[in-house]
Amino acid sequence: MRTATLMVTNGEADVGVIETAIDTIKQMIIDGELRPGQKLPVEKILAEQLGVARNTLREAVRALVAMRVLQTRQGDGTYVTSLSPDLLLDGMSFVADIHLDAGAGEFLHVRRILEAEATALAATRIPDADLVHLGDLLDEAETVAACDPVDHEKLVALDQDFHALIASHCGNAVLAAVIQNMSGRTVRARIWRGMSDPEAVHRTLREHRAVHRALLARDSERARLHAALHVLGVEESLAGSRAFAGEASHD
Amino acid sequence: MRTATLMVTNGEADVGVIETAIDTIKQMIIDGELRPGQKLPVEKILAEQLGVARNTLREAVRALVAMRVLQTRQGDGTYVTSLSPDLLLDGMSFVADIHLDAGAGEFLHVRRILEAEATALAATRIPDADLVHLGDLLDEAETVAACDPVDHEKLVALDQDFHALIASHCGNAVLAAVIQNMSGRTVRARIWRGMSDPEAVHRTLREHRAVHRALLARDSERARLHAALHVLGVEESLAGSRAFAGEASHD
DNA sequence: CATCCATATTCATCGGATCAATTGGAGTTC
DNA sequence: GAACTCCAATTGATCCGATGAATATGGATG
Repeated sequence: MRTATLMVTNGEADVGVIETAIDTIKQMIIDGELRPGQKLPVEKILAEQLGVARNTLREAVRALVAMRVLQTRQGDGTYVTSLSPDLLLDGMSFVADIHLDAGAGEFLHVRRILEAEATALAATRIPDADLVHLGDLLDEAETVAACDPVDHEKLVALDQDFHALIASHCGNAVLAAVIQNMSGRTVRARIWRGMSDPEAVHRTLREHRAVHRALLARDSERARLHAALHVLGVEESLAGSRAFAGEASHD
Repeated sequence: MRTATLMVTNGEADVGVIETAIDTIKQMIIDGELRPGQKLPVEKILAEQLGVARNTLREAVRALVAMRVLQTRQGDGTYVTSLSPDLLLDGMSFVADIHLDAGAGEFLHVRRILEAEATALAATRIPDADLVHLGDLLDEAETVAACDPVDHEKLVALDQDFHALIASHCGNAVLAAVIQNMSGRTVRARIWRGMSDPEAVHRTLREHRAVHRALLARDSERARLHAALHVLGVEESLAGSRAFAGEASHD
């Protein structure tokens, strides 16, 4: 007899006023009733329209702000964001950060597939000017790596810029956004931190050079292979260091 | 002049008490201070620890609940979820739903790449029993498609089950989760709805059969090609119908 | 020992109050 | 008349307290 109360959760049944409010606003956006950049009614009015208290509406709005669907500006109002994929997908980096111990390998596998494709696409799309910029990034990275007290933070930033610049020219905003967030800052930083071995750093830089040469040659297949090989190297490096480290540390 | 006030958003500056509370809880999880399944302090206590009002904390918790990081149970408490990738990545389906007009093609491109890889991986991993189950799904789909009033809802569900079952056996939970959410329910439903042409439905079913045969043969490369071709067919079908439809409708 | 029930705990929701930031117009100055 | 200054209205941000609803817990009962 107790279980009778459970069946109210059938399908899309009432799972709370706030959840309903969130879904309503979502649906308004999907239906085109709310468009990117549009201003929402003031909290008081919108709360009345949805039949909830203002405080409750705020929690719904807050949830949508957290997932980058809405944006609030104090003293002005609440607006729908651009809803661009790179905005809405950037919550993924947190997911990647959480699983840096257990699932880092799985994330890297996905990233390898996507980055290979993106690099191949970019080979025929990236402008000459950005290819030059790409070369500058590599020059700077090699300079940093040559210094005695290696600035790992700087290397991480340059590495991120290198991959982001290529991905941004693959001609697919969704693909670029997913790649960008597939390895969060924490993951990327940890990977580089793990490369205390100077040889690993130099190998990474050589692989970057190889990708760059393939892009210069506008050779999609070469670019795809070098990009895949590069990420694969990181995967194997990570698996190797993991075997040594013994998994005990979780700083 | 006025724009000078924009620079206050430098780096990680204070962007609000709630944002700070969200990031604090996130960091506690990343640092391992909060583990999956663990119960959080009661709202009153946690609010005091973070130095915010209870109502403010609730908005932070609500945001984390929306992104499936936390789970609340009335009368019991607030818990950290399993944090499994399939949970945390399922907000992506909403992103896909929003961009079903403009960016559906880009999402499908990414899905094609990932699904090809996942199917290839599954070819050597999926158990025999699930291969049989896969065949049953196809039999049922063909039965449904043969009826005069074709039940499109049923076809959508069977299609989703087919792809989900394959993806779940690729040996990579992250890959499976991303695929699963790459095309939201709305997108998938719309694609099938667009296939009012019986020929398109039959072609889709034939492609599913081809993928199934490749899996039965445990042939990764065949499976990869058929899977990629299948999604590519959807892409081209979508591009074609879009050219005809004229983009005016947004029901 | 099993079952039922009262109570405490905890989250859900609500209404209001105060603070802070932005906006837009009234008023002033040159 | 144009530009600037300043103030008040608007609007979100944050906080407080109260009530309702769902769950767990422990005691009473058979």
